[in-house]
Amino acid sequence: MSTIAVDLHITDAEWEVMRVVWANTQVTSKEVISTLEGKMDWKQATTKTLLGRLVEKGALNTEQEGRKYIYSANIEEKEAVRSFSNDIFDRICRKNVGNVIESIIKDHTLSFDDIQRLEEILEMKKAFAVEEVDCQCAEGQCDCHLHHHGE
Amino acid sequence: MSTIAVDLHITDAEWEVMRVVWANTQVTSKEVISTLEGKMDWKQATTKTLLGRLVEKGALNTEQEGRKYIYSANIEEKEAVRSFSNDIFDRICRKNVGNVIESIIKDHTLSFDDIQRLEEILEMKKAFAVEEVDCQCAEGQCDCHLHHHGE
DNA sequence: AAATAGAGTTTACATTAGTAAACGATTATT
DNA sequence: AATAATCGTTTACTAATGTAAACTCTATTT
Repeated sequence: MSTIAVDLHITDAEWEVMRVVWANTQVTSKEVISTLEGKMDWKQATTKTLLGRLVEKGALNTEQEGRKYIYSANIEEKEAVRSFSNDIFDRICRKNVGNVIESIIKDHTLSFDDIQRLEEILEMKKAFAVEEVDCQCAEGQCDCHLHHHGE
Repeated sequence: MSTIAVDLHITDAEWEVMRVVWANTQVTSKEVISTLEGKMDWKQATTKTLLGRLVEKGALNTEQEGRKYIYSANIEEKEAVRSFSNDIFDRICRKNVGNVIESIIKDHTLSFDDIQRLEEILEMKKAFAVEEVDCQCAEGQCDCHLHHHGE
């Protein structure tokens, strides 16, 4: 199963480039450059550097097309987003995952479809829900260890 | 309302320190050092540097207690988590927020209470749900612009 | 064929982050 | 009082990031 470079770290600047590639499937550096020129106010050289670094770290593939390259993503956006979003959960106590999701939901606009879909997922999650999520934090990094229930 | 330094960037290493402070409300550097010693395998100096940087960037308060300092958080964990988690959503198309939440839910263990609470939130969200979330992406960074509905 | 433009590669340079030793001022020990 | 242990501050040094100029081919235009 492709876990190809899921753990590679894509920086903010690089992510801008990745988005262009993901949105277009196949792109030339020229296209990436012009797409980002407006938004990022970068010089061409900056985009070139980023493309180079992304190829280097395996996030992008290149295919020689005549004298130039055609860039394509080597990792799926979904996977990259997932890996990135999991970083949050490494920063908090497992017990708070629910609260964070709650706060995320509150902070964003959702469509009726989104809501329905999420409701379905939650329904399914019930089959695997636990009475209490257990804290995986190191001692001293969260206070779960303090309040043992029914004590 | 306190938006005190909500946008300050707390790095991974610094976050480890923040967690200790958040979990203990009031701590001395010594406590932070010993708490992190095991988990992080840092030298004392490393923790000291981090404490210093956090004070410097306003994430921590210090209170002189005799000759030493008592550190306390100047930003709430909830706010910090929130600000950090919003970074994900700046990397994706608004239309995909629902999918990302979906994937987060799938990836984590939730308690029955969490699920119920989330269901309630979703129920409430229905009042503000939209038919279709609109894409805020820059042209060329997502393909929403391509498939206009009913066209 | 010579000159020019375009594409990728190298080099560059400042800032942030990770990690830590050295230093200076105090306080606690002997 | 002299010495050792502390605690915070300064300094240090490497790697990662952001940003970009310079350079080298190669292809296109004149």
